[in-house]
Amino acid sequence: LTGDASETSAWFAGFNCSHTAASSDMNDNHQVTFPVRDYDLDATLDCGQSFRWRKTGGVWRGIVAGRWVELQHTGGSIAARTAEPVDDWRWLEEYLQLQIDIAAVFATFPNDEPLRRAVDECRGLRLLKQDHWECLASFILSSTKQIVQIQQIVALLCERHGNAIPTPGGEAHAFSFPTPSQLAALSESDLRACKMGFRAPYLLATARKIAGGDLNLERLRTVPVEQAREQLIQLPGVGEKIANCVLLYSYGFQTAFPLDVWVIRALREFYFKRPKPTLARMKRFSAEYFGPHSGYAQQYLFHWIRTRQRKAASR
DNA sequence: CACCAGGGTACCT
DNA sequence: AGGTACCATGGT
Repeated sequence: LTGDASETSAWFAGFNCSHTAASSDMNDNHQVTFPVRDYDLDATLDCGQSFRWRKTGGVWRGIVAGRWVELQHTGGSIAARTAEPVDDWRWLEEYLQLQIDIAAVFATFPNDEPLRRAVDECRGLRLLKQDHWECLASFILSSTKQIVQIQQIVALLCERHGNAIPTPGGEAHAFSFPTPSQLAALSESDLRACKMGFRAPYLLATARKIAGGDLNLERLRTVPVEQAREQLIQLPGVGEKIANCVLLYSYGFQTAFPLDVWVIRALREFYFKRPKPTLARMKRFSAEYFGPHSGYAQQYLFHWIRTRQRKAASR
């Protein structure tokens, strides 16, 4: 289970200051501090876009670009610590999307009440820029699974079939996300043993296609979003929803708008109300209404409606 | 204990 | 084009 999100935030109030260079101790290149504004690390790491972060004692631990990373958000900065020395921190800045001007994103949103409330609930939530393969594979495992269960399946998959990663002394073992080749070499029953059920043949077939070079995930960065989506949907177990997740969370295509049960619920409740709209109608609406960063709007709506549900359940 | 979960696919009308 | 059963597992 993920930790509480009790760090209330007054720090975001105010300016629109661009990201400044990180400060790091010259004598210790295992850690760095990034000054941030309008950044909500809890919401960002616990909003269902990634599945490998765990919060313990106010500190987030995860794996980024094959490295063990610990993150702590205090005051106006995010402190990062790694197991091994790092000279260039751009991989982490890119992953966390520290350079994004979130106020400029909000400025493109339609000015309606539901979206305003969703943004107020978790202002500072960022879309990450994740590894393409990990993102794709994780969302193949996501279908009709609760986020908690996706986290468990992914953790099991990494422990059993990933590589051990260096951690600081005293920390629990960490594992990389298995590569397409690593998964391609397994059997369906190996994967079913990781509790992924009917998703196992999908993941296996897609891993084999990627490992075999049928589709180059790197190359998708360079093609238009519609074309990238079309290519992703060719993969077994990947439909429009999962393709949109990958386009949004790993490629940074911010018009990708994943329509899952929660977002469908939110759209029905706030933007349609009366006659039950068809899925096609909601697709068209979301594509034209929310603007050039509609994927961001989607993530705020998703996080807000789920947070509301969690609060209601705990009462 | 029912109900449901960040869906996709094959098959139906 | 638009609807439906089925898929496997376990959280709430």
